[in-house]
Amino acid sequence: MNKPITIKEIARDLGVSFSTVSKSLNDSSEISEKTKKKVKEYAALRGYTPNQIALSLKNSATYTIGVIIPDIQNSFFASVLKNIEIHAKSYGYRIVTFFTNETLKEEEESLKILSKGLVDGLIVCPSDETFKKKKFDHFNAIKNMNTPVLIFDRVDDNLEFDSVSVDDYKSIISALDYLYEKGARDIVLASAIPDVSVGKKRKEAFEKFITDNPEVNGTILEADDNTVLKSMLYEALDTKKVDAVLGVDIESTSLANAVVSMLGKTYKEEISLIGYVNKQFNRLIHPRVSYINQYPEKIGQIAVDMIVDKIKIGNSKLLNKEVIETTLAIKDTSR
Amino acid sequence: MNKPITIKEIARDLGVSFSTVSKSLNDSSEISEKTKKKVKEYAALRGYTPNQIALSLKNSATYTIGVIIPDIQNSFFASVLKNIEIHAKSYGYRIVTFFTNETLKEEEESLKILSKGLVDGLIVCPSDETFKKKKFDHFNAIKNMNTPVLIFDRVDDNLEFDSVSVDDYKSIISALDYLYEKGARDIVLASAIPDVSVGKKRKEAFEKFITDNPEVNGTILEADDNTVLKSMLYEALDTKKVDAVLGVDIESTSLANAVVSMLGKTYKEEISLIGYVNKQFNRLIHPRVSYINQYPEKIGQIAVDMIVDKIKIGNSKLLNKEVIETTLAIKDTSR
DNA sequence: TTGTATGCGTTATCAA
DNA sequence: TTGATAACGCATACAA
Repeated sequence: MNKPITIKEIARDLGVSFSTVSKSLNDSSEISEKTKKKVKEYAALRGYTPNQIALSLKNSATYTIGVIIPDIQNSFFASVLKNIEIHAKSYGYRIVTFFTNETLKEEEESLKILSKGLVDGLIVCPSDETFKKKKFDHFNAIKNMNTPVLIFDRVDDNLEFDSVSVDDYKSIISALDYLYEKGARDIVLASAIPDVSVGKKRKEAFEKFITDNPEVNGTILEADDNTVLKSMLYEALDTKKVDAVLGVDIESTSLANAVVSMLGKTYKEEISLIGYVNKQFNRLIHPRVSYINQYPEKIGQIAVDMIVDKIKIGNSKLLNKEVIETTLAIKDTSR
Repeated sequence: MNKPITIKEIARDLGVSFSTVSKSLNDSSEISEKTKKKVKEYAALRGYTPNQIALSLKNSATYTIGVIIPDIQNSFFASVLKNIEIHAKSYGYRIVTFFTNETLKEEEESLKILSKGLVDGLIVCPSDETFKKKKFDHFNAIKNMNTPVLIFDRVDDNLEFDSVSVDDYKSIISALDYLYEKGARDIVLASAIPDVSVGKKRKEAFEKFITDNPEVNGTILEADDNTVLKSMLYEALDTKKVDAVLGVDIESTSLANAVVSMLGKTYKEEISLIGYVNKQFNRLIHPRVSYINQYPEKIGQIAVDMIVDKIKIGNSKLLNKEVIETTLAIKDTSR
């Protein structure tokens, strides 16, 4: 249980100055090959490894990106996080992750802690409660610090930061166009995120489509409580004529899927289902759900690219808002 | 984009020494109330917050726990991670997470990076490949450092560290006892983790049960490739008489569930399914899968308790190996 | 070629 | 009551 060896100790043991050791280990041309060799060999022998904390202080850089996500159990966020980590690694960055569990309080705390010089940049997806309570002060507070911030997925006009998100409007219209073409006229929109920005945008797109196509009978079912949403879905699918369900998030989509299964309905014949889920989700169930691919890999990659850019170049005045094009992946659950 | 303000700058602005500022902010009794008030007010005004990196260097403590897990997309690990994070927070610790994607290489790199003074302790679940290649040198290397390490879930005799895991043997026997009692005699064990310690232990328990109960016809299907395992399951369930499937991990269980659904078989009537899945997994599907609850919350909590203990008390010679008792949760998929 | 001094932001010890 | 100085571990400009 020996404490990690430091440059000073190596210097002492070798009878040289600690700057000689430092230079040797960094392969400085100032030092003779002979000394370098001696130092390096001893350092290797003792398992020397530079203390990252000291380096961070010295360089005022932590090589760490902070990530704040609402819920790791949500497979969309899990997938984005995974890809953020992979991509950050390739840039030589680590990630420190905070989960807010969709609460404002934990989000505020996370932002506060991470703005104390622990990270070089921040990738954040705001919590449900943040939108519900329309509290964005903690974000504005961090805008005055020099830590670059990037928002992903749940972008909002109140959050004046760079961002990566998907084409909510277009994706809904594409899905509805598809369902319409296949004959669906009674369509349900299900949402477990009525307050969140993306939930609102997707709902607006749905409403627009209904207005533009009066022959379509649209129903919106939304509740952030799963039990409530599930019974709403159950009642609707049990008592009304429903040709298709469009789920704006993983929760609502999986609930719809379960309800269809509970009611013994068959996909393709009786009903269609399209949702904002992902491959990972789809691997678990049968039949596969048709889905709007949000390309979480791309979101993660672009998020890291953008934040690393900001870390290196520094903040610019202009906001950079990336929008990822989704695609519709048709599976067994949609005719 | 002002850089965060430091004690020195406050001292300069206020015309006092920086040690006075430090003491004031720490409410030292040495400083007059008047000065303290002045300093605190100005610090608050300028949004001063102590630099955590400097504190870490000063205190040789990072208040950070490193977590290394094989795959965040696996909902068991996601659940454990979530609970590690929640519990660590309550102790005032952050977590920095590395994902190995079940590879030895990324595990080695993660251990190497995290042993450079970045964390006060390490919670690790080794990768599949580590077991496959029986390479544990990188773990032994870190044993010589002063960073405490704790292994969770995939414990192994080659890994001489404290650990938290579940009662693999007992849980399998309980599940088999249950199935046996309900009349199952043709039982399939499915595993997507044949090389991993827990996979092996669960398989051994299964084999023991078969030996002890010769009237039971046991079949073991294992492959770490999902496609392969899926077709093995398909063939077995399609051509042979199978009363029950026991999945030793989430992958194999979800594959079995999908195959049953593909073959149009009905649970309770024709076949039973029990697996090492969790609530989170079960919420997504219908009908619910009977499962062996490994209590990921407990695993996360105990892991943090143990590592925080070791960080504070220091390493002891005796190994502490916690074993969590699982329970069997019977759902619609098992008669 | 090697050694000394400085600073990154803190806290703590000691001096004034 | 306040201030100066050292130390945490490192890299680097400067001195020898």
